[in-house]
Amino acid sequence: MTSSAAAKIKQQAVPAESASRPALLLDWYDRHRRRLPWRAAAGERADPYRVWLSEIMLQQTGVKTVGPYFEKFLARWPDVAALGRASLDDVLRMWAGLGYYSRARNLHACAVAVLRDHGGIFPDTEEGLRRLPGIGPYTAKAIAAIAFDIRTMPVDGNIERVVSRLYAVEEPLPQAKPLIGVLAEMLLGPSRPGDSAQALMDLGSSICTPKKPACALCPLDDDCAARLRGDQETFPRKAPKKAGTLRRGAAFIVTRGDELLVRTRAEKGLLGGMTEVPGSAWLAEQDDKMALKQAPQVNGVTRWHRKTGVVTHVFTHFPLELVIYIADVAARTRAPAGMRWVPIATLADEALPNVMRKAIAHGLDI
DNA sequence: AAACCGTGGCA
DNA sequence: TTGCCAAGGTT
Repeated sequence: MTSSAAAKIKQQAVPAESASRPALLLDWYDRHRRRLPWRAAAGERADPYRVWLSEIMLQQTGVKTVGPYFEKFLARWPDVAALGRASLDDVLRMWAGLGYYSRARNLHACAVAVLRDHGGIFPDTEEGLRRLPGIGPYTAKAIAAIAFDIRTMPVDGNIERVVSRLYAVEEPLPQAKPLIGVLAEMLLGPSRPGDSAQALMDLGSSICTPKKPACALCPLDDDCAARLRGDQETFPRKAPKKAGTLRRGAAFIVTRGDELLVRTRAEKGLLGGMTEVPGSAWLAEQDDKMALKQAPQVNGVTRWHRKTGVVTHVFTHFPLELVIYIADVAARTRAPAGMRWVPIATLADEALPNVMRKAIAHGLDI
């Protein structure tokens, strides 16, 4: 641990009964653990492939949202070798709608690496896992603890909240991460590190919730510094984040009979590698006239019909307003360079991010 | 190291 | 309705 973290621990109120916390936590987990598709039955070792797949999908994404995607992936690619042999395009199509698309690229790259460099077997150490694409400090610890029973404590958003309340951590996030990491490790007992981590996650998800925590049901209720002070809901402390600026743009819905004109976005950056309809840049300080000037040159299109209304979408760091223009062209019209026609009937199978699904739905009145 | 990177649920 | 939040990683 760092010396600064050690110094901060001395400032924390650590209740005398803290030695029993790991046992209280595991007892509670044995009675109240959630049943999740990627989670092994009590007492059984989890499948590293399922643990890894679920951890990647769960990065900044809720359990409820992940469920169907996890089942779809598992049915199509039952092990890491199968996923490593899949095409990136197939993986992106299956991932469409889940967001943070660099995760899908890294997922595929990781499966390829495990297949090629590790014979299809996941490394069984935190350090080995950490070297794989898409696996950062948190995920390496989570897989190590849950799949390989290694004594380490991953700290996700749930655990940050639980621990910051348990010890009434006054330092705001993200500065408090090292301190919270050290305090979280103190909740590991002599055995079952993976269950200890999952116990804290379940506790944070079902009892120690962001608002109106159900402290009366918490196994650590009379051992929680924030609860003793009565201000548990004010933890964790957080630095306020600045709001993103509204950006505007135009999307162009070009049909050729029952087909739609699309293209593929650049590999990196926002919605990297995903399919989109042609559109203007997305900029603050851009009006409809400027956006319309960026319409693609399509043979036979002399004027655009503007759909009434706007499509709105909120990304992590900015909101977006899209104006929609439509045009229809004759059969056999060539797609402009870098673009292609796809049947509207098969759009569901395309790697279309949700913002594009919204734009297309608005343009096509569907 | 701060910014970038999606989306849906929920109060 | 608006803002917060979710099993973070990469650059």
